[in-house]
Parts: sequence; structure tokens; C-alpha cells
Amino acid sequence: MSDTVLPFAQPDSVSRSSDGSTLHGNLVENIRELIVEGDLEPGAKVPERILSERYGVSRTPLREALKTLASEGLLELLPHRGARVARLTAEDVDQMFPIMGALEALSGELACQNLTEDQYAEIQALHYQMVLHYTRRELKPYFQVNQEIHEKILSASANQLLLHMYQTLSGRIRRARYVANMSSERWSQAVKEHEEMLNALAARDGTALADVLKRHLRNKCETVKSHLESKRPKARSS
Amino acid sequence: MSDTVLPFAQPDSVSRSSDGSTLHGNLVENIRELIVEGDLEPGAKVPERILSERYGVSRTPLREALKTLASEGLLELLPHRGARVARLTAEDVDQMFPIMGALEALSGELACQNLTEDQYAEIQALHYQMVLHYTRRELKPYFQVNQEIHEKILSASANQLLLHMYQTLSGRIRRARYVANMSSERWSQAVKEHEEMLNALAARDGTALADVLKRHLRNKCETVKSHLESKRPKARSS
DNA sequence: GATTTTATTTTTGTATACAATTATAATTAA
DNA sequence: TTAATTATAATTGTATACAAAAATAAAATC
Repeated sequence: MSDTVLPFAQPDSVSRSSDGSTLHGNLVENIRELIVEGDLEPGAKVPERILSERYGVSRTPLREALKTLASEGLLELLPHRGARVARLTAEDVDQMFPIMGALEALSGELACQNLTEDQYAEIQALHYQMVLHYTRRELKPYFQVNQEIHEKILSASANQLLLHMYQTLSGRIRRARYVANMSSERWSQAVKEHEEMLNALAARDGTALADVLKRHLRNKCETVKSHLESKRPKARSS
Repeated sequence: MSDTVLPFAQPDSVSRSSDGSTLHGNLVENIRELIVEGDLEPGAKVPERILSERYGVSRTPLREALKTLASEGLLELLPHRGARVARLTAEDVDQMFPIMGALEALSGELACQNLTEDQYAEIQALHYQMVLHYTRRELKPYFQVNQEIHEKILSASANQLLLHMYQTLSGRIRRARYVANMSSERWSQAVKEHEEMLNALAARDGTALADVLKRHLRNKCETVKSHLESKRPKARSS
């Protein structure tokens, strides 16, 4: 009854710095994708040999990539015991969401100062696309567009570091957010909050936007947490 | 007229996981200290061979440490050109301080919810110690205690991740903050802001504390920036 | 048969070796 | 002398080799 281990799809060979990209960077991106998109189960072992063979590289650059991903919080490195995909505890979520709320709130304030009409139009378009997915109950596309809206606001804040920090955090919970299917009320509430966001953006009301973003994140936190707790006590029957 | 390179003190050998610590972890900590405390000039090359000989390890674990430090933003890795201590541009500072402001503001709100009397007493003691350093114009100890106060508030927020993210950011500018000697008015203003903080903490007024912290950080940002700009146009006379 | 102990295999941690790239020095040409 | 060119050295990137630790399998003991 061994632990879960690497359900890979294709022997994804990594491009060897033919373009401007580095091997290390490519490995980090590739493996990060595997974790963030949920191809690697949380808690799963990430053996060096298997990954290095998969990507057709030696363990040396691979290990460097693992160290980077661990520093981002996507992996846990246990001495002499290798890397595991980081598990997301309720405590983690409790700590992460207020921070994301603060970051998004800041991004909202900054975005209202810098937003161009073009940028607003883009977000508006995404918003109504998202509403459409909502009315059709298309959860996955909904989340995708939702994520895009949030990142567009982050981008409009014209603070690269802010975007980067948000994405790093967001990556750690994307999978959990994905899976957590919201209740009907929660979903409609979320859409309402997004309408508030759009209004605040239209009015360039930074305070209002920051406010609704914080509230939005608080609610999302509850959704994710209750989902985590629902599947928490893992069947321990051997 | 080559670039600055590694003015080391002692041949600081690194402890070899005799205790619970790992070689990688020790290297990260050691080199981070060198950068944060300013022993390594911003922009300085960090050649692998020299560091590995200095610490008595091979390049393999050293490179892993460099990757981690780069991921924290303390180093820049230029392909085939090695690691350099990250330079702090005015733009960096402009992006970092609002984020630190948001993080500290959040920590203030959380701290006011969780603060014990003991914790308050600790911060109070540190505050008056800092005031003493201020009256004596002891800049270095002032900054040290100042930093401690901010981190104590962060700790009181009972959010490990928040503290970690703050420290990561803080580490990147500690050196610049250190060196930037404030004007007399600015210094007295900073102390006044700290008094406001203490009052807000005593009253457990999270909103007020968040407010003063944001303002405090905004002001500090200006100080650091004007310092950076003053020594910006580096003497290009060969 | 279940549990402990020992032996084997596998995996991680580190060092070394070699290839590729960049930086430096030497040489040549203007 | 200065600039361009070539040759040399040094440095980084990657692979491989070996040592140490952990996981697994086999054997021995109860």
C-alpha cells in the first residue's frame, strides 16, 4: 500500500536552451505546472530519478529546480527523504487568504489609480464572459476566467512584484480552489461580488474595490476551508 | 578596473549536518546573512568556486543554495554569467514598500486581535528602548530595535506565513534602510509614528494601527528612495 | 504466524569530471 | 598607441560517480 507516486502523462522532454530559456527555468516551469494544475497529488513523492529520466536531464539541474519550487512553497523537502508535493492544511489556508486579501486590496487601490480605458474594457469583457459561464454552470471555465480577472486587476496595479507574489500564493491553492465546488448561494454571491468589483473599477473607487476584494477573498477562504475539512479525515483503513 | 568581488572575513566553514540542520540550509542561511547584512555589496559577483572553497563544500550544494536565494530575490542569476547580489533600484523600492505596508497593516489588525498582555509589555519595553537610542542618536541600535518591534507585531499576528513573507521582503532592503541616514525631522516623525503604534496597540485598535503602519512605511519608502537616488549616478570616471 | 533482526536495494547528498560559454590576455594590424 | 582578432584561461552548466542514509526485502527469532 505504497504512497501515491507521479501519474505522468507524456515523457515531456524539456527544451534545451535553444531559445532564450534556461534548462533550470524550464524545469521549474514544467514541474510547477504539474503541481499547480493538480497532475501531481498533494503529498505525493517526487523522486529525482523518475523526474530526471522523464525530462531527459541529469539529477543536478533537476535538484536545483526542486529547491526553487520548495522555496515557493510548492514542495516540501525532507532531509534524506526527498521532495513531496506540499499538502494544504486548513491552517495554511487560514494564513494564506488574509494575505492574498491584503495583496488584492492593494492591487485594487493601485489599479484604480492606473487603469486605462482599454484595461477596463478588457476586464469588463472577461466579467461578462464569466457571468455567462456562471449562468451555464460551467465551473471550470468560470474559474479560469475568474482567475484571469483577478490577475488583470493585479496587472493594472503596475506592480510586477505584487503580481509575482500573488501568483506564487495563488499557485499553492489553485488546485484546492479548483476542486472546491461551491454551493449555489456561494456561487451567486461570488458573482455579485464581482459585479461590485466592476462597478468600483468603473468609478475608479479604490477604497470600495479594496473592500469588496477583501470580502470576496474572505468568502472564498471559507469555501476552500470547508471543502478541505470535508475530505480531511482520510480513510485510515489499511 | 574589474567589478567588486567578495570581501570576506573568515573562512567560515559550514557545519556539516551534525545537528538537525542540512548543508543546503546552512549555506542558504550563511550566504543570506552575507547579503542582508551588507557584507556583499549589491551588484557584486558571487563566483561559485570562491564561495565553495570558502565554505569547504563542492559547487553542487552551493549552486542549490544560490538558486534558493535567487528565488528570494536576493541574487540575480544571469545565464552563463553567474550570480550577482541583487541591486535595489528606486523602482524596486517603489514596488516593495506598498506591499510591506499592506502586509504590516494586516499584521497590525491581526495583532490587535491576538495580542496578549505579555506581548504588549515586550513591545512597550522595546519601544522605550528605541526612544532611548533615538535621544542618544544611536542610529544602528535604533534600527535594530526598530526592526525588532516590527517583527514582534508580525509575530503577534500569529501568521507564520505573513512573518516569513515580510522577512523575505525586509531582507532585500535591510541594507539600504540601514545606510539611509534620516534627516532630523524624518527621524522624529518616525518616532512619533511609533508612539501612535504603541497607543493603537494598547487600545487594541486594529484599524488605527493598520493606518499608522501604512503611513509609517510610506514615509520610510521616501527616505530610502531619496537615499538611493542621491548615490544613484555612480561616478563613471574610469 | 507475527515480530524482530539482518541483508539488500533504492534514493538522496555531495564531490568530481567534462563540455559549453564567457571573460581575460596576447597577438596582430591599422 | 589603439582597435580588432585570436588564443588562453576561468567560469558556468550538466552529467556522472561515489558515499551516506532510508526504504524494502529476506532471514531469523520468538
